[in-house]
Amino acid sequence: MRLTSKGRYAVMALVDLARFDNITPVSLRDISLRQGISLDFLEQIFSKLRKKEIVQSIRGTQGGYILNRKAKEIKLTNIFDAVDEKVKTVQCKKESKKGCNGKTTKCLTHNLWDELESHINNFFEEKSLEDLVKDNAERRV
Amino acid sequence: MRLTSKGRYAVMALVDLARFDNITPVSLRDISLRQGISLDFLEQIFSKLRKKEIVQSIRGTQGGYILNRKAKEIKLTNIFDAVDEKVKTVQCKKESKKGCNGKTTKCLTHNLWDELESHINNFFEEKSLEDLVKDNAERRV
DNA sequence: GTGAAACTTGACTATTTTAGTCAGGTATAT
DNA sequence: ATATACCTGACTAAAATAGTCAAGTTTCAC
Ligand code: FES
Ligand code: FES
Repeated sequence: MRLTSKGRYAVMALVDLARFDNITPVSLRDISLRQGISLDFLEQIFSKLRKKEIVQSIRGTQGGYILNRKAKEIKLTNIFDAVDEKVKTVQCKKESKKGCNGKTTKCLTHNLWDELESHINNFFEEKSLEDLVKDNAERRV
Repeated sequence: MRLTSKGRYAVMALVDLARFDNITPVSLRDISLRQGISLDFLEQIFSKLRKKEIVQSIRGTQGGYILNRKAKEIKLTNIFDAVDEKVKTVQCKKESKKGCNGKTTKCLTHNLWDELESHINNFFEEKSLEDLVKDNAERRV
């Protein structure tokens, strides 16, 4: 059970971005240098974040990205959703009434994994980008 | 963020096993047939469970496996640990003071992932095999 | 208006992980 | 004896991951 780099980097980059005034755009090159993330990879990630209206892009020289909503209103769950980092614990299709391994009924553990999934998603729904920035500022003192 | 089959099957097989009297051994072939899991794969999994003393093996005809401890005393965390299904959220090495991406300090999100890891592990520490068997019996009524 | 900075898009690929398979054992109840 | 069932380690196909690469377009600064 691992977290992928895409989700990890998306959050890392957004925390970096959220530390600024949210008026002057921040370039991906800067984030790339500061956080040690490949620029090309960041571009992939921000393309998705923009499509889900989490960030706004400003083109041209001196361009970059700014947040499209208040940091308080961006939850971890929104970020993860945007970059297709999803929690997947069950093997079967959720909607289907069939179980895993081609069974006609849900397996012995289906309910357990479902519970686990909710447990994890709760965590993601509670945390906002603002929380993360604050946590970080405090730790620095 | 996905759960692997190894962990999923380990729990599934143990729930199956725990439903019996714990005196007569249950063969992997039976579990394989009932749960639709490859026999060879199950053998791999049970080898690890045996090494961690979660199950006991009985060889020969009419042989099989029984639990080595009470179902109440087997937590999900023990099972996952036995089959090397581990929750890995951070990218860096935990003990090291260095961060991910070769940084000399922990990254902006390190603490967040650490928190997430604890959150998930809590879930695993609370649930016992007995809970799972009970849950299942109830649902069947 | 021209160059450079920075966003935009989509295809491509090496590496790693997963989810098993396969081939050979050994022990024991009947 | 022999069939059943555990035991072990090596091997592999397929999928997912973590990027790279190439070819743009837009806009600011000068
Ligand atoms: S996980 Fe849903 S049926 Fe097995
Ligand atoms: S996750 Fe530990 S330093 Fe980034």
